[in-house]
Amino acid sequence: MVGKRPTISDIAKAAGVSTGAVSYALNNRPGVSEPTRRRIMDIADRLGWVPSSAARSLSDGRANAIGLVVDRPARVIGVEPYFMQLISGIQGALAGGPTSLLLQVTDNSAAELAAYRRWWGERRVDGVLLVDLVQNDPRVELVQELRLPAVVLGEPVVPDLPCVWTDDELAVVEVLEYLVALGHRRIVRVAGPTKFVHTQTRSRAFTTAAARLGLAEARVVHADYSDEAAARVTRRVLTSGTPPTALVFDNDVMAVSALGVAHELGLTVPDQLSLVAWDDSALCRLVRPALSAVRRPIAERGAAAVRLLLDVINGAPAEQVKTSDPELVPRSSTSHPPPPTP
Amino acid sequence: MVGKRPTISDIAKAAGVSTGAVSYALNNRPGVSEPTRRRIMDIADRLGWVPSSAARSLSDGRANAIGLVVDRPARVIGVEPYFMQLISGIQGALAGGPTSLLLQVTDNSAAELAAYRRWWGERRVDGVLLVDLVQNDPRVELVQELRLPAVVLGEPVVPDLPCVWTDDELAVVEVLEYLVALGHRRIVRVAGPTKFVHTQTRSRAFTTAAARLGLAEARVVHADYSDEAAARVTRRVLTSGTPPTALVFDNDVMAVSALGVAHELGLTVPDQLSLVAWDDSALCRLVRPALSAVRRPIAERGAAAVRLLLDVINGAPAEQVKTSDPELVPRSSTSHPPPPTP
DNA sequence: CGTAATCCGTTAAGCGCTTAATTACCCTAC
DNA sequence: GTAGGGTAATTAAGCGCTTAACGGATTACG
Repeated sequence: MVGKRPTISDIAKAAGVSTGAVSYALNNRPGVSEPTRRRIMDIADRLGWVPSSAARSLSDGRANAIGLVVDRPARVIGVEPYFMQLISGIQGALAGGPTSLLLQVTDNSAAELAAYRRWWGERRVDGVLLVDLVQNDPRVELVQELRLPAVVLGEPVVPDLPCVWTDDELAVVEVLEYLVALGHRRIVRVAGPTKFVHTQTRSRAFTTAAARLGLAEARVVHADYSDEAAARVTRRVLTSGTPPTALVFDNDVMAVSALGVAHELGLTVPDQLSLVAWDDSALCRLVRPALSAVRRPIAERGAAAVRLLLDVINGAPAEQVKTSDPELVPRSSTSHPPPPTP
Repeated sequence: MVGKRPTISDIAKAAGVSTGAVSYALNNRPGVSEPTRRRIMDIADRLGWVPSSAARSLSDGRANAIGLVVDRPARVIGVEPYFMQLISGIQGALAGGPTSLLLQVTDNSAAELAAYRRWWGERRVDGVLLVDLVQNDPRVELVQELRLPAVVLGEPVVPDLPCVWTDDELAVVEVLEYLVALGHRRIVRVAGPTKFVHTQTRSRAFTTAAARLGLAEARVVHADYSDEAAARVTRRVLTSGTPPTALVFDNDVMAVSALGVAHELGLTVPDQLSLVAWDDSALCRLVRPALSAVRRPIAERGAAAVRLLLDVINGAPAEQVKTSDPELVPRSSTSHPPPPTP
């Protein structure tokens, strides 16, 4: 068994049949009798046979692999638990099946496009997952041009593209109502980069809900998910004329960073300032005070996306799947706003 | 260009030569004249030709892919920036080349072995990366039995297996000497699971250095990298008879968790308790007080491992590569121990 | 009893590429 | 004038698997 990989013709020889018969038997298709099939199967696993993916791909045109490329600078990617959780979910749905995951991490969108194009050209993947969609995303055009099956992890913005999304608007509203119930009126949302569709969705929901709740002073400012940018922005917001009493962040790192800034400015959390993080994580749980956060079903998203992608690859129509809803996990970083200073 | 992928025979037809000639030309081997080669090349990229990885694999036996399987429970994997940084480094070394990364995340070691075996059987990878080696690791035996090129990310424990390692012992000594210089005598190391080789290496270095420095009360306790276990262990250690004045952790999550426990026990950091984290991360930078930490060149490790693996695949001998040394980054979680209570 | 249908299996082509073997041609040398 | 030696191309086999097309034997049926 050392170093030598058996092929179907080894099996054929051992079983005294043709390779065609072996192929039919191993793929459970008609054309071989039950006893023969069983005999072939036995020999196959006695020999430890595993189909060569290259040979199979070449003849049936399927790669039995899906691709994911993540385009975030190395600096920020290690920090966010998001991707690892996503990958966990993806693997969960892939486990047991014949499909593998091809991963690429890049730091610019041209490289990302090139990666998809190359995988397609090399016939290395049967389909791809698309994350972090931006307005008029060139990847959408690319996959459509290439007829490369793709599933978007995000809101349904492109009509005929399958996607798996989470109802963020709901969570935005929940968070706002929660803060308002606590008595907050001046609330600022510290968002990620404007270019992302999900940023826009949340900001829109935020603005709409704020208007409905009569929060004239609610507003949105932008950072880039990094702790540095978040610190800068937070510092500016908190030292402005009438500073907000609550801040809602688009990820965990920025919220934790703001915790540091608050400390530095002598503001105690939550007594003088309330903080809400977006993706919940160990980070949120571990810092003091622990951060109230919106928990999204990230792994579930990944798993659902994989299942959908596999279906689409098999010719299923482009569905738009919604995951379970995010939920607000209140911890110690949110409380009543301080009484107005006289 | 839509949906149809050109093959070398399309190129051959367009150039009026045989497919053999095209193959020679595109692979830069002798057998075609310069003008012809140029003409073929031109046509190839006008057509947007990309070699089919399946066909190439089938005929030359190379998969142009390497595999990495990470065996950590989903619960903990999202938390540690380690893997994402590692993957960033890996990608960096892979970028531009023809090789892709196949990733698998599992939560038990049987599945990990199965994954390697399957990849080998399917001829999907040319080699693999091995992380988190344990004593008598079955993966070592497996890759040797299969003659599957492999590079270990960790200390050279198996003589003839190539590896990329970082001198952790050095860092352990540096940390201990630093703490002793600050005046600490009672120091406890909160380590990861005993089974990992790197845990053992560091613990051994810790014990040896402690003895050399005459620290009779230095000792090692174990947790499992999770914040819960770390909190439990830390609580126990800090409430024991003569509690330590300094704690050294095997990752960032555990150190942050301990920060919470210290807070809960009314111990201020660093005045009454000093804390050192092992892998540096945003987490360490962002919490208050910011954690002193040992920074290791993780991405560099990944990149070096890839380069070594690619060499080994090409028949190079099994080297043992050392990365640059880790360094202690002192922050606000370490200081002099409190004066002895009378 | 002849013929059709059914079942089980073989044959061979083809997927896209690499490469050893072969051929065709042009030079140079004796 | 022809043997010898390059060079530039073609041919064809082969990588391991799938699958349409085919064939021989057995069974069913009128």
